Amino acid sequence: MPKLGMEPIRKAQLIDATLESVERYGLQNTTVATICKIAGLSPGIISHYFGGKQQLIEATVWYLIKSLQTELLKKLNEQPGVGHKERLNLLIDSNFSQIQTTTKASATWLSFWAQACHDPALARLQLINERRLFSNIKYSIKHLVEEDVVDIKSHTLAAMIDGLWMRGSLEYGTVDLEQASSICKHFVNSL
Amino acid sequence: MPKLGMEPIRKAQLIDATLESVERYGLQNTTVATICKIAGLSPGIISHYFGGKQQLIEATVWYLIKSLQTELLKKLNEQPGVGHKERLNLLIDSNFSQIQTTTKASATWLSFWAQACHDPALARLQLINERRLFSNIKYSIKHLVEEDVVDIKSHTLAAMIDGLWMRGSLEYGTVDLEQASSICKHFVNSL
Amino acid sequence: MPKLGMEPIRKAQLIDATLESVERYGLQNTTVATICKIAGLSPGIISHYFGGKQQLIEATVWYLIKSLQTELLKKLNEQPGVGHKERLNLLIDSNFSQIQTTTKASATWLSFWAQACHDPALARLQLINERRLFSNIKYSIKHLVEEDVVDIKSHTLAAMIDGLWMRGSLEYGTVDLEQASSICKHFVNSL
Amino acid sequence: MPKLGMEPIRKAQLIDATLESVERYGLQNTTVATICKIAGLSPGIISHYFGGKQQLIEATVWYLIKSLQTELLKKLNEQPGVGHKERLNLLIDSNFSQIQTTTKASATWLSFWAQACHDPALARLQLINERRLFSNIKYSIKHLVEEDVVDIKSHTLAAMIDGLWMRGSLEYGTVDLEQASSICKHFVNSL
DNA sequence: AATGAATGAGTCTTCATTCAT
DNA sequence: CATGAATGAAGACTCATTCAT
Repeated sequence: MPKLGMEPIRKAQLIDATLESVERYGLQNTTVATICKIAGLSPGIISHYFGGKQQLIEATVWYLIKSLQTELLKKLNEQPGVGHKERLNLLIDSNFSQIQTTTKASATWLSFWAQACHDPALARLQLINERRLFSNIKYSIKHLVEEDVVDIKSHTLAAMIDGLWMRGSLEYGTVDLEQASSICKHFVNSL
Repeated sequence: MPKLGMEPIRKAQLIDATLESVERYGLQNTTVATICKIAGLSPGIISHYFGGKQQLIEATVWYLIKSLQTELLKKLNEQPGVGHKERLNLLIDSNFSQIQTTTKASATWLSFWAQACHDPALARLQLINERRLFSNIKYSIKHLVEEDVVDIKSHTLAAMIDGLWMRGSLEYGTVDLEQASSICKHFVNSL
Repeated sequence: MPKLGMEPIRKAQLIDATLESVERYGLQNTTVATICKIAGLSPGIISHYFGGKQQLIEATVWYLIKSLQTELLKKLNEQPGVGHKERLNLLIDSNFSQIQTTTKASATWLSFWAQACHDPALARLQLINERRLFSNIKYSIKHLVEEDVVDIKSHTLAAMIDGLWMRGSLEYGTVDLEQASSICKHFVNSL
Repeated sequence: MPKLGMEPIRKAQLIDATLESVERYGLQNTTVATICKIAGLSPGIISHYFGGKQQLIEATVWYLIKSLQTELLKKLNEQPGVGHKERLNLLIDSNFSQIQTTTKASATWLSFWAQACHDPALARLQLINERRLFSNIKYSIKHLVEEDVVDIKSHTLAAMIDGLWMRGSLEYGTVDLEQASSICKHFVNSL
């Protein structure tokens, strides 16, 4: 009998390699060949485990979204009973620390986002994530501001996070990650 | 006998067709063929006038940036002697009205931005634009807030504009253009 | 501890699965994967028992030819001492009933035949079968017609059988199986 | 301006090369590469002129069917006012001489036919041809035999032609082309 | 000036086969 | 005996670019 249970291992390997490739070359220049070379596997394996390149891309985005979510939950669980202002700060850290762990994650994310505008499957995933961020923010903002500006303040913070992340994707940009984080926290503080 | 002065006409035609194609199909799916079909010209013409597809893309981004700039200047000139708060509102309108004139302009812009992360020539153009937006904002913010928070408030507004634009690129997203504009103006007002 | 005597069982399983697959998808679209899925076995098994896909195909054709032969002999043995005209009718029935038992057997046969034109091993098998049919026909025709037209009448009948079978392979064709059989019998009767 | 009007020339070239390739290697082993190598053109050209390999195959079959038709009409026109028995002989000659002009045309034809069983577009073409042959035969047979056996005799002749052609596709088969022709004519004579 | 015919490198995908277990 | 993980060569197709006209 051959080695059993390789599927989850290979899938994880391929998703990692995809992230690596998109980071290095961009989604546009990421090919089955670049992914497989990084993974140290043969080109056929992608069709074998994911059915095709496109599905691998989608699985990778889904993995990214789940990671973001997981990281946030972990941070929140570490500090139970935290206040709402502090909770927002954790949320902000969670969003920007992701960038630090994975270099150029913002560029990767942006690649996927741009593609999503013309790819329903990806768009669906991005929307799920966008809504999750918004409701997470709103949940805490409710306790910090007047009811009539809850939505507007929530949108403001969500937009700031996305905007700063996007701006961070350009090397030599005017904002770095720590700045991004502190700009957002400044806003939270001013509420 | 060659027609004289065709160059600017053809170049404009091709840039328009490029914008149209990126809007319709995304940058990824925009090919020399799609551009030329829209322009009603033959594929050879791109190399002839721009040297290649890549340079046409860059010229298109440059055109977009100049348009944005031009539109802002026009708006400002129409209302000379405007106050700084009002000047920021004009700047916001200018940014979001661009979206209205060209449907899916945000998706187009996002396509170019994502590409820029892996393309130095485009990155340079994006940086120019990013810095111009920032200094434009800062110029007015200076007169509205304490000196020690000028930078942070400027970054906040710049990030909001970009973030809302990006979020607008996803169809069925949680924000529409008018909302985006009013969210930014709300922020300006709160300064 | 290996199970003994699996070889004939597995070989039969795989030949059956091959016939099934060629029927369903055509020889062109029959892959090791389709065969093994139908057989409920793993892809490695084909190389193990037959040495490769090609040899399995050949074994399958050989099985088909033997079946045809077997069926004819069975029919003849059931009615010993039958006259030559009746014997030809049995031969005709034998050929066309094969089609009835296995739907699309004609398409399967045709697939193999077409392949045979460019595959010596298959061609050899087809020739054996072609000659067997011809001599079977001739054996009886001898007793029914003048000596100088034995060959020509034999060829005529053989060609008719093949031609009708081939035409039957196209769905919505102009002849069905019962017609085919009666057309041949009409010819035998006219001798 | 480039050379204009290349389309019909290239299309004919590619159809010829396809016939050549199917003759040499069989339909199964005919690839874009084999066709283009024979045609002396590059692989991209097939998509350019036919949209894809499959459509080239279909165009080739259609060309074959039209050729068969054209050849028959030419033969008939050369001998206007010919009797019905003689007309059938011309039809037989037309069918079998095709084999002579194009070597191994029978194998080519058989390849296409086998494929047709699993390809609706090809099946449609084959049916058109099958019906045309049948009605051509019937048109003359009507004048040679009793009304109640017109159909059966027509089917017989049509099946004979196809069957002999198919048998001719196997090298070293038991029938050659002249024999095939004379076997059919013998049948016509016996009516 | 402009065409569009043609190229051919590059992409994704398929699939018969191998081999450690 | 049998598995199924993995391979990698070969397939069809795409597309930016070139060039004769």
